[in-house]
Amino acid sequence: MLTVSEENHLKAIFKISERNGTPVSTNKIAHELNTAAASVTDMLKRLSAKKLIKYEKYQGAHLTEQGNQLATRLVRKHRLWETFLVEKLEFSWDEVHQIAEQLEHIQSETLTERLDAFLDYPRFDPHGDPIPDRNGKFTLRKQHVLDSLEQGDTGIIIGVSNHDTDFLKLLDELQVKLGVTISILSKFDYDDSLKVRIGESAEHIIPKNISKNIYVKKA
Amino acid sequence: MLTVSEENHLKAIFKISERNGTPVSTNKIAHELNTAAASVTDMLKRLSAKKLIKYEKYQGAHLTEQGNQLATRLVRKHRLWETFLVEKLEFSWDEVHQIAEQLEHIQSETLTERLDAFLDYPRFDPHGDPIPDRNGKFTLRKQHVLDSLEQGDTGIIIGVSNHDTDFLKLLDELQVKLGVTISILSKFDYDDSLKVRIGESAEHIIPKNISKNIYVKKA
DNA sequence: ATATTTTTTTAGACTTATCTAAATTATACT
DNA sequence: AGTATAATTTAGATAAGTCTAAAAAAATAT
Repeated sequence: MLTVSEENHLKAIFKISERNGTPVSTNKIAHELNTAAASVTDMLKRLSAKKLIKYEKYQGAHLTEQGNQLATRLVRKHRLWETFLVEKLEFSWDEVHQIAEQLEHIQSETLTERLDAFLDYPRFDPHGDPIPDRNGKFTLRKQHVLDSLEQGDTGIIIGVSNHDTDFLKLLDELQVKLGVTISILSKFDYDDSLKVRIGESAEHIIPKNISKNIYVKKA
Repeated sequence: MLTVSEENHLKAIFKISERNGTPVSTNKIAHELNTAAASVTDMLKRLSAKKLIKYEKYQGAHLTEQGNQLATRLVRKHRLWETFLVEKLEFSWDEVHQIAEQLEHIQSETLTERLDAFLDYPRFDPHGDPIPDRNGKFTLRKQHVLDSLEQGDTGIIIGVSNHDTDFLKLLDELQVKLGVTISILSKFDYDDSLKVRIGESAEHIIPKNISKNIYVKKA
């Protein structure tokens, strides 16, 4: 049985290695968790002793099979709870992260499975992230980062890669929601900002620092 | 903001003082929480420093107004989560206590209120215990302990005062559920055990150690 | 290829939450 | 009332999780 802190470190390693397959550095984990690098080093030793990660001094860490499984379960719980909060308790997508951070540590296999059933086995959470099934399988789909679309392209918004409250509130302002259609009216070479139409009505300029955090399915 | 352990101690004090209004002893808390008395002493000092309890060495402790409020909120959360687990996730009443023990520590006012609304503001949990409302008010009702009924009496089962899995499983066996009618066919002077009819069909002998944990509303 | 900078680890300290054993205080019983 | 017993507290220890400052290793830049 893991402590909350151990679980958080596992999840951080999982998250960081999603992007780049190389070993995860102490500093990156510390940054992800807002802790001192020294604390991370301690924890890496502990997780290594429990065989949840492979860790060599100064060489970073990566998850073992077992560690990966545990981290995946945490992600599953986190995303199921987020879905619950939005779908059943009417939270908005910018409010749920912090609460799900707590709920994901509740220990009960049965609870997770019942929750999954109650939600009707959702495959994506309110931010468009895939929810691993009970066997740890993620549903894959072809997605493009909005900033890679060109003038004339049209897509459907299917996810975001930044879950910060402030970022999501801004998206609300722009009418950006999952499932909405977005068309690129023009793209400005100056800074790669986009002029887009979202849904039926709204037209906006979206700077790259926003568009790079939005996933679309090309229409 | 309290730690989980602080919250558990508050809740224990609350629970013990429900029955008997006198100050709560170190030993009773230790027994309730399965810890050493020395650990409780430490915690009492801490809670006292935070003004959540009144504590005098060797004289036991009782909740302050503020402590009572926090403890009541914990009870509220615990019972709401139990209700959620039974009503929405189809857990049985003997499975929910341990999970609710974890869920009650989730910190989010909004979550509690949304959950309450989602459940349609239940006033009693799956064990028949009253759920305090957002202001800490409990719904009172006249209840009798089953062992106090006499031959010929009839009542409706409205609660239990023991939440142990094994106890509740035994009640299931006896067809004891909330809302069911129970009639006292006879009462044996030897040990105060009762011969009862439960619901339509079942007839059983119920020993006092069981009947003393069942609440009924007299019909 | 050496020096500078950055990253990581070690060392040592602190807090919380526990424990056991010993000392102290309160209670209960002749 | 005085003593035996029970309850409580104190003292001292341990483990987890965190920190800062210093030391060591690795990466980078001239």
